[in-house]
Amino acid sequence: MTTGERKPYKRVGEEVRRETMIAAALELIAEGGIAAATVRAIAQKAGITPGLIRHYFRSKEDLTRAAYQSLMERMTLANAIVLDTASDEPKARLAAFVAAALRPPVVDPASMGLWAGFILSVQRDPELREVHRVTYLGYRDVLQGLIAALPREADAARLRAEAIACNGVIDGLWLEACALPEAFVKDELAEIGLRSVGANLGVNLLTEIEIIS
Amino acid sequence: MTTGERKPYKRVGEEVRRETMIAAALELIAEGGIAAATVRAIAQKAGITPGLIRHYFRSKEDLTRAAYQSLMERMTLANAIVLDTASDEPKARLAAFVAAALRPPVVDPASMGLWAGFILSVQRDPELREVHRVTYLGYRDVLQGLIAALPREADAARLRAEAIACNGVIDGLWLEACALPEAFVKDELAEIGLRSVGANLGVNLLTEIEIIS
DNA sequence: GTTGCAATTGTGCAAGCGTATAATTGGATG
DNA sequence: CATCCAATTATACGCTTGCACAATTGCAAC
Repeated sequence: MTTGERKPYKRVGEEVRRETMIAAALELIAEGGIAAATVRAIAQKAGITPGLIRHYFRSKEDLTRAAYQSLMERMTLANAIVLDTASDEPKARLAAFVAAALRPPVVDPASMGLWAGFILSVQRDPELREVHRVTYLGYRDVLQGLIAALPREADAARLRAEAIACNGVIDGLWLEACALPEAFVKDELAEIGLRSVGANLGVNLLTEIEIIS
Repeated sequence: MTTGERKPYKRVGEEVRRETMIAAALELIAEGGIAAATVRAIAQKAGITPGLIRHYFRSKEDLTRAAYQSLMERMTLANAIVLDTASDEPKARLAAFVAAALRPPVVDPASMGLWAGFILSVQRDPELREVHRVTYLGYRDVLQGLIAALPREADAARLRAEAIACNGVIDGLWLEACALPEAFVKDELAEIGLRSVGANLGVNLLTEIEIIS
């Protein structure tokens, strides 16, 4: 009571501050949805005071959008890295891409929490919806490129259908692994995913699995 | 102002009242997540006053749980009906089951909204988690039964892996159809799903499609 | 019909929300 | 080392939330 002291602070670059807030918001959303990411909770987790958030973001919705965009960019980047570090052999590249999506850290209850937390806002907000569309179709295009590189013959229509199907397999298995991790043994889903994608395309990807793990 | 009249009302059976509230809650959750399903909003949509909700449910969490259970029961029932009205031929039954999951009314932004709205609570609340587990595994078991009925030879381990894979295909395509309906032409995803499930199992389900549509 | 009681409505409260805005202070600049 | 301004903290407001509890009323039983 005697000491009505103000909180001491240090000035930090704008970029760093914004990313600190975004990171805090994403953690909270992953845990409890957008509702849990209150301005006060974000500020506490980021080690700042609520007022500062308003200084960097016009509104909470503004912060939410920035967080979603940041998340999508990070995901796209992670996929690019997987492919950069993969070999040149088409089958091996596809196998690495599929397996990476079905193992930690991509498979993780927190990442599903983020997905679920955002998807409602994505449906309602046209701006977020566009980000979602571009990211989703971009991911599918990369997958389609990997499929097209396989030593087979396939026309465009078939490639599109195959990419959609394989993307569905990946998404579905990812979802189930995140939602009920204890229902599967380690690497079971990655193996099932490789077999299923292989069955869709008429190739055997399981021979590539040793390379990955 | 002069007339400070009370809202007139009629007494209704407990069962009906509870289901009215649950239906209202589900509609709101589908649109805007659990956060949008406030006690006041639920009461308004159900045509009652907020106080009555407390009379039938100890807390909002209690209502949320009841709503989730009701939703899962309805889904399970809908699947049973699809199979009841299908033919006896194993391939046709499987095809009907897959196609039903990839068309309206199962494919619908609102149903994905419900899913996303609940999944966070499901992860956090052990009671809801158990409901989820039982429902999910039950669905997969039905699917595995349909696969086992096909005229093929398959051991238990292979059946399990195939059921997981096919369930993944269905869930993943369902998700994509709900999230970006405009990215696909009508029935495209049902066709892709049938082809993909068929490829996983080594059978051709597309010959069954005329029966369904 | 009158009575009785559970079903229903109405009111109020403490807590938390997003946001606006005033008051401070860190640190670069000269 | 004094100046100055943006970065940061602090305070306050109006609104909504879940919940508790008191006041009414429909309706079945007698």
